[in-house]
Amino acid sequence: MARDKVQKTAAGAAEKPNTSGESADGKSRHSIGARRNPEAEQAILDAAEAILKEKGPGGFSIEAVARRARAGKPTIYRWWPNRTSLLLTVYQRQKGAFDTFDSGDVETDALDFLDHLLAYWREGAAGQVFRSVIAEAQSDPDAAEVLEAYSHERHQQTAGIFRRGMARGELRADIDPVLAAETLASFARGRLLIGKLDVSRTELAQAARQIVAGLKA
Amino acid sequence: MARDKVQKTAAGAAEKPNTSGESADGKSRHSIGARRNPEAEQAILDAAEAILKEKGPGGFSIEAVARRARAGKPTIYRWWPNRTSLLLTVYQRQKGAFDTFDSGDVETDALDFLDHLLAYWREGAAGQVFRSVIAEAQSDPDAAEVLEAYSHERHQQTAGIFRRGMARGELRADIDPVLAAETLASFARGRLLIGKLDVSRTELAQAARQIVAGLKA
DNA sequence: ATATAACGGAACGTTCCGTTTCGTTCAAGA
DNA sequence: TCTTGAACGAAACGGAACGTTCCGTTATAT
Repeated sequence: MARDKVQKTAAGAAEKPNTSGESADGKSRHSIGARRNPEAEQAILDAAEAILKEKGPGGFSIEAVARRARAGKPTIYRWWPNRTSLLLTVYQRQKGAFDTFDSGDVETDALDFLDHLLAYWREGAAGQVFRSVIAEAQSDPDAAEVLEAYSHERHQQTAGIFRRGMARGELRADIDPVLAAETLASFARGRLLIGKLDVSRTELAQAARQIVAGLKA
Repeated sequence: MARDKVQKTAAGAAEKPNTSGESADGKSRHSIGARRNPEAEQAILDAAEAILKEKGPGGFSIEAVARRARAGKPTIYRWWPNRTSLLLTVYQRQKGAFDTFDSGDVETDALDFLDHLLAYWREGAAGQVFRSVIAEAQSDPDAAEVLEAYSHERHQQTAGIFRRGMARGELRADIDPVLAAETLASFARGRLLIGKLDVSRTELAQAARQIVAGLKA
């Protein structure tokens, strides 16, 4: 039970060689006083995002994030209660604002929606992060709740494409615009989860046409 | 490096009290000679399936399966190279044969497909197992490959609904039946992954109608 | 009788989690 | 000015679960 109190005086240890080789600058962050250090937060989020992009959800551990960010694990636990909440923070930070598509033609809007969404997932870490959240939501109730809320909100927004079509008289009045939006988004998500994001424009156009055609007046 | 060779003679340890309390019978399986023991395999698969159903993919570890099955971990590793392959075995074992829907009306078939699929996922462990496989596929390349192959095969089968409709002249000739099947299945999978399997028959009918309507001649 | 192989038990070393302790660095308040 | 207090990184902790390996036991097959 005897704890080891030998604390390496640490004064002379300022120039520890950077053995991990994952961070660019060899400098070590310090406290900036009795307040949160934005640099630390930034470094942690950057590291988390990079790890998610490179290793996927499997390699995403607090340990790994702390190593890469050159941060102490306590610093992470001070601001995020657990792994999932850190994951969700990265996710919130990643998901960019989405345009509302309004070309005046529903089928064009649907195609643009699919095209932009797949492209958005293809480039950068966004796709990988979203995959991670979905995977996490299959076992973690917190992530599941966030995913459901987000999906609901997104489908409502996407439904605007069809609501506008209905208002124009282009679509039938007895359709459910949210259901149509969900159909469209589910198709895209299916491709994301199966790793087939490279869809030709023509195939995407065919998908959009088939999904939209049944809604027309 | 000195390995600990103290092997507790183990002869008198035949009646170890059952502390885990997860298995019904307190008896311990033994080798049945120089061949595989079907009871062990069965117990392992049963335990794996039960854990998946109850705890989800998060609680699914070799350790937990071995405990519940009253099997040694080496026994599991003897027959399955890793966690994922055991997961996939359970998955293959779970997925029952699916009917081919052929009522003579595409919209009815599509509705039946959705209805049966969601019901199938709702009851039993099948839904949870499939969720697990999808989640696993987001980080494990082996699982990803299996998932993609399975999806492709299933969509081909489901496409039969639309191919028959085209043959009957009920659907247009320029549609892609596999794409339509994927749209249908993706909708269902979306609901599975988001935990909203309880869909009313009327909402399901609306979804089937909207998806199918655009394909009609 | 002997060889072979599957079985469960037990322990290995490793990784990660979440926590605690320690010395340092500042900002805010007395 | 000086003290207090909070956030920082580093290091180590106990605990859990991992995959792996050795072991003695069991029973079939030769």
